[in-house]
Amino acid sequence: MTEQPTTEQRGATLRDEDFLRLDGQICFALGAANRAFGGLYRVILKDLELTYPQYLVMLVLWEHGTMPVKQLGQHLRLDSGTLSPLLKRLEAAGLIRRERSTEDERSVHAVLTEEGAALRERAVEVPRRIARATGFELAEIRELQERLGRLTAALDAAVDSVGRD
Amino acid sequence: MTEQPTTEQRGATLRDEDFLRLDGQICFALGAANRAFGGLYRVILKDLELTYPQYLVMLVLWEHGTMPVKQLGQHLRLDSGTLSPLLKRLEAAGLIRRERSTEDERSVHAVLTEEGAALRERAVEVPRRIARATGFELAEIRELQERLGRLTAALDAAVDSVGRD
DNA sequence: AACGATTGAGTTGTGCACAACTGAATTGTG
DNA sequence: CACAATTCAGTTGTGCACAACTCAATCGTT
Repeated sequence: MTEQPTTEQRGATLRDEDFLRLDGQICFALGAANRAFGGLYRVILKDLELTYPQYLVMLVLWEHGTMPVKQLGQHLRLDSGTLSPLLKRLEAAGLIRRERSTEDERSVHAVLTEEGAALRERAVEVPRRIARATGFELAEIRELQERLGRLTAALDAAVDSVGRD
Repeated sequence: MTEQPTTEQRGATLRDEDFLRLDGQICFALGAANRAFGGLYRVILKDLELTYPQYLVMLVLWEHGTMPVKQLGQHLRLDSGTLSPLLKRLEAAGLIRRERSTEDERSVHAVLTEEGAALRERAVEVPRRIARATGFELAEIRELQERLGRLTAALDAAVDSVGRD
């Protein structure tokens, strides 16, 4: 990996061919890591009968308690098109209830049931197993998070400013 | 939940509550970054009428040429259940042909059509736009790739050795 | 109070990801 | 050679992600 850091010195604008190869890799690497996580979660969450996205929803509810769908979506970066059916499945599984808000009837709150709250006990070991599986030190995980956060922000900003280029 | 979850520090072992918060984050961050990429690609690839996964397939074919589905899947970390319909759509779009191999009739080769090969010219600018959007230096991207690669490998290994824990 | 604009949840349709499966071709072993 | 095991592509079914839309509730402005 140790190479000339600044690329466009010398003969150095990468050729398009190189770019087309290179390019695949960061999004590739990201997608691959993401799916590898998915695979591991699938295995680990099998006992709890949760999918990975469902688990993420439960995490948010365990941490913050009752919450409208909208806000859940903000935490999770998901929209109602994804959340609505997912929450229905969680409801069907008896882990949450969906209650239309009385003070704003457009809004629906996701509320943990007894059973949903209880599931937390069994989920407690999940993160540790995952963390162990990564083989990463906490500091390294944090750093990775930080970079991914910056990356996400940059990409989002880029999406917004599509036109000019 | 009766306590204030003061963060790590001191007693090196994090408590379960903290873990349950933390945990969300690395996979979260990864998923969010991945979807942010998806969003940007969606915008940038609109002209080419390719989805992001379709674009990745085309990248591999542009780089390596004709290739059986199996091998494509190895490059992309995807199985036939995902690739078969995707390749059909690429075929319907006239970008590839699928040709059953003569020397091994189980195998199907994805072959670029004239049109598919030509699309490369128009795709050439894509990686540069993406790279620019990340706002990352090349070196940083490389480092991120390296870590994600290690992460993926560790997670895959963990999936294989599920039982003991 | 009236009413157009906005907001929130949900629906529909498309595409990806993957498990579990089918069926045909090939390979390995006796 | 025979035939069981394996390999490969494809299908089916489930669930996620998102665009584009609907519909009702709410808000802002006049």
